[in-house]
Amino acid sequence: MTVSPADDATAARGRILDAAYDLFAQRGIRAVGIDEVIAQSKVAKATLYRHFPSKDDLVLAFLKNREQRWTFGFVEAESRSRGTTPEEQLLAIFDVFHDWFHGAGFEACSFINVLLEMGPDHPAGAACVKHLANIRGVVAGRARDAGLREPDEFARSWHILMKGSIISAAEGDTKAARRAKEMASALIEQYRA
Amino acid sequence: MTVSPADDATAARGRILDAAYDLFAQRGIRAVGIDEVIAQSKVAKATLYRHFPSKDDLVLAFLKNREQRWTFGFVEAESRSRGTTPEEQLLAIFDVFHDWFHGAGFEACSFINVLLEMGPDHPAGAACVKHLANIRGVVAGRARDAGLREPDEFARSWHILMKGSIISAAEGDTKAARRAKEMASALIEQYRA
DNA sequence: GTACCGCTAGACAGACCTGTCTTTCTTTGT
DNA sequence: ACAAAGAAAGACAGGTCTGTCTAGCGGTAC
Repeated sequence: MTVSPADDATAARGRILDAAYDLFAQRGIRAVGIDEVIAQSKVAKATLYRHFPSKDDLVLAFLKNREQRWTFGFVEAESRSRGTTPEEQLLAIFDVFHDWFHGAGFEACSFINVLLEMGPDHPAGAACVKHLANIRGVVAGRARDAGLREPDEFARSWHILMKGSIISAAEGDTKAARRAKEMASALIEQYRA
Repeated sequence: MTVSPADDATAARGRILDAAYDLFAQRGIRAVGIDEVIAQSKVAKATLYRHFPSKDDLVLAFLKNREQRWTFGFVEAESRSRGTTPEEQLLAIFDVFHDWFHGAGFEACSFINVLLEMGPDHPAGAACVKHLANIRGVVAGRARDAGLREPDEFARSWHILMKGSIISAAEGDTKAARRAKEMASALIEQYRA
């Protein structure tokens, strides 16, 4: 009643990805060694290096994973479920942020963290720029649905509020999401057709 | 015609601080080794460790230095000189940012960078939280002078725009400062008595 | 003139990090 | 039954990092 090799492989890969997610999201890239990922995922070193030829590859996989879990699975899905109109769903992003900021072990935005840690020239930093653009894509889509003018420009300003509030939360401002939501409301008014 | 020992000491200390400033501001803390600071400052290793008993001490000194040069010497001074009223001087912050974002070797905000890199529990991260609060202090002071309501609350929202625009600039948005300034104008209207 | 103090130069220890390799075991496919 | 393939456990090499230490040099103070 043991697992098949295929299951073994995906199980091992999954454990690595889970461990990398927890460690990288919480403590950053450089502060976490491969040995720590191995210890937490209970995987052999050779297994990790079979699935991910280098630490950079693992980091890129982590960022993809982060986009699935956090961007789409958490922020996008959760805020969509909290509003009925596109405008409500946009503003609900900051309600989701509010809860997120107050949760245990708030880890800020991995895309910002990694971009600043590795720099925009590093492959991981470049990937972060793309993942951040995808977040703006969600915002721009809703802006379009809401009939706002210049959805992409709107999304860039909106994103400033999202990122600024995240940094403020990392500093310890417990009301950062509320403040950003206020400014976000004004921004919507500004961009009404 | 050689320098006195006192001059020697301050000269060495100054060279260390200058090198640390360039390197840490541009590439972060963990990515820069002590040996690199030594090489660039042309100082002996023992001299560096005499002035700064550990790398952490050097980092704290760098952050203090950054506050003097960047917060006060650049942002505060430059934006003050660009406006005649407190309100103009507030908005001029984003004009200064615009130029800063477009300068060669834009390095983002060291306080944000180091806070995210080291975490809020590390001494350096904690120092960043204080230095960031000092930036808000400048904003709150001008808000008070401008007769705006709740200057501290105002400054917290304003700071979200500053930090958000910096991250956007780090991503490559060349108009980040303009967008933030627009929202900042609306924020001032919101806080008029 | 002599004792002192800070600087230079660089070797060194001890820790850590990435990535490779070996060995043994288990499961699958034929 | 037996080859292939993947995983576990961990030793190992080569590099990097922080921080200490030794040795010598030049200027200062008394």
